[in-house]
Amino acid sequence: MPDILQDLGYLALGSRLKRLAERLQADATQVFEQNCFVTQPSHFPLLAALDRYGPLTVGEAVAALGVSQPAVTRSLLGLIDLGLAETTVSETDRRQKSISLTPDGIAAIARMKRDVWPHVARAAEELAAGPDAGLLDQLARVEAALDERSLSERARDGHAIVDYSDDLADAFYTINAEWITEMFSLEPEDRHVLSHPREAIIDKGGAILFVSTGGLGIVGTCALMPVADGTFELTKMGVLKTARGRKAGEYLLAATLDRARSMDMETLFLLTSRKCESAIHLYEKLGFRHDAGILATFGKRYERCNVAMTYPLDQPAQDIAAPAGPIA
Amino acid sequence: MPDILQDLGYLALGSRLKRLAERLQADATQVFEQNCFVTQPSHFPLLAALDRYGPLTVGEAVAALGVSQPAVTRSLLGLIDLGLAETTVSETDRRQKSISLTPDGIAAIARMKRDVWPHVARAAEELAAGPDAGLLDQLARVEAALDERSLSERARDGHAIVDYSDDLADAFYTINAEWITEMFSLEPEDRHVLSHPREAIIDKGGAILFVSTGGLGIVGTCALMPVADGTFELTKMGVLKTARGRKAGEYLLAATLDRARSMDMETLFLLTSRKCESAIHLYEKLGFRHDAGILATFGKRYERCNVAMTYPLDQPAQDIAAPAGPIA
DNA sequence: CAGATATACATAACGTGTTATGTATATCCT
DNA sequence: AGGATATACATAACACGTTATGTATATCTG
Repeated sequence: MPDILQDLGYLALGSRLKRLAERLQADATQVFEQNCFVTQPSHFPLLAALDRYGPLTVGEAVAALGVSQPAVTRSLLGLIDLGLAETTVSETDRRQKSISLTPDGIAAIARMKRDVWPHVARAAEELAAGPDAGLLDQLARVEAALDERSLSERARDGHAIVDYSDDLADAFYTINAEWITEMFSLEPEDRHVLSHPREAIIDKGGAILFVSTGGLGIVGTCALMPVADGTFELTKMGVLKTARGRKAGEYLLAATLDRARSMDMETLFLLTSRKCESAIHLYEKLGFRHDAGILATFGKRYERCNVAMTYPLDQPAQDIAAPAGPIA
Repeated sequence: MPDILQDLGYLALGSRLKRLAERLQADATQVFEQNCFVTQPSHFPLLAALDRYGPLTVGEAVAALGVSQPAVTRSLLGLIDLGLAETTVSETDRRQKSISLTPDGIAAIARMKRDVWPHVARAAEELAAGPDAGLLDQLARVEAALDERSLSERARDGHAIVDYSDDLADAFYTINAEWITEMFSLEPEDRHVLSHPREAIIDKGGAILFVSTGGLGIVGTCALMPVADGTFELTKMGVLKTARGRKAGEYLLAATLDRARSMDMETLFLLTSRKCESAIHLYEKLGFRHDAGILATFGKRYERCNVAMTYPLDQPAQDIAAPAGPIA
């Protein structure tokens, strides 16, 4: 049985971190027990903070530990129960409590520092210190990034790529019908492909990508349709009018080209019309080149078509914000 | 207020991972809530596993999720409560239950995959994908290492370095008195340094390291004592007889040399006696060179001394198992 | 084939995080 | 000065992981 958290990749990052943390903490607890220490794992950060920073108020401990105030209060009660810490009401502010170590607490820490901590630290470093950067550096980076902008904020704005599934067939039709009917009209070829995306594209080895924009949902789509051996047409690319101006199209096209490069194709072309100025500009920006030969060979596929372009698959991608891998 | 978990480094790896995991999960939950999903974060792995792997028995789900069986049972009850999953008793084995998604569950997953997952995955990747290796690769490495040998096993065997603190003064005396009295006898210089390690070494800018061996505790020590401007003597190195044969001395000496290299000194020498064959062999192995000039200059410090060596501080360390950083 | 053992899942109890809220004390403002 | 507001910590309730144990069903064995 495979591991779902590993399979889900970054999507399950939180759950995966938690699972690993539980495992490490359980193991560390065992080490402490082997050395006859009665503390529970949750006591340990507060104890260490008191040792390192001296007496702290509850509020200061909250800041030092980076957990909620009730969590600190509970740790504190545990330590008091064990006789390792004590509190005194502050003289200047009778709401505050100053937490300090008892002689027993000081002795216990000294023993831990001598007999247990070094071995745990060494074992953890052995586990986690990588050849390039250690896990600790990575964690610090993630924490700093999270301080800057939370995961939910990051999820809210920006674009993400979604792969084709049958419940997106309607969106595929709607998004394309919008711009085609506005600028041209639906040709028989259009109707067939838009109405049967799985048969016309997916089942033949092609791909359909969608772009979802934070808060708006699916706003654009783009297909890679096989038309001959090793030859694909980039087609049916559209972004809803309501979502224009957010660079969704650029993000989508970059992701589609990424996909194309991974798909073992020899030729990738597209057909469009001189009327679609902004689209042509985007194609050029991401690396497409005008190609008269393609126009002669494949141009008859659509009446509206009078421009053809090819993409140089062997060249590296343009430097566009690289989209994250889509969810399968 | 500084962050204790960051300060403790690898020692607090578990707690730090847990804190980060809580933060990410809380944030992810918020994203789900914004998109009107009622699921709690713990439901998500089971839901994803059912979507990806099809109907599962409880046991299979335990394997796929990598958590305990009661945790799966609770997730399952939650999903059933929400009407997203259902169970059927297996035909062939009436102890087993097969968990499958209800139509509601299938629809909910489809919506999540379309509207939420891609954005969460993208945001998490943005947070955690590093320039060199992503956090995910690191986690996979740590998980694999943990599968091989648990943290507690790793902590149990092997050596760790402990820095000087006053409650180790006794150990400093005992460990050195053991070998000195056995092979020679305590000279006045010995008695002074061993009895006043802080005054004679630490306060003058020197360092004393101890090596703790899994299960045995502190078994060895080694000092870096300033004797002139920029000149240090590596001295008072000993390992208890009871701990010989475990390479504790080699580990300790390597760590001491690591420390020396970080201490901004120009000359590091040691004095010993031809009687100490195995020690001399170790010194040579880790890079010390015999030095007659030093013997002439500093040799009179001890009666027993008839060998002097210097360490080439500008050369890279010998390839000895690098010790983890000691706990301050 | 009946009783012992093993297996699959449920339940109980508990540790440790969270958010929401209560209570006593400080501080601010008219 | 006195009432409103803010602050420091305590408490309650709950989420979600754990281990230990209970219960029904399979399977093994003499």
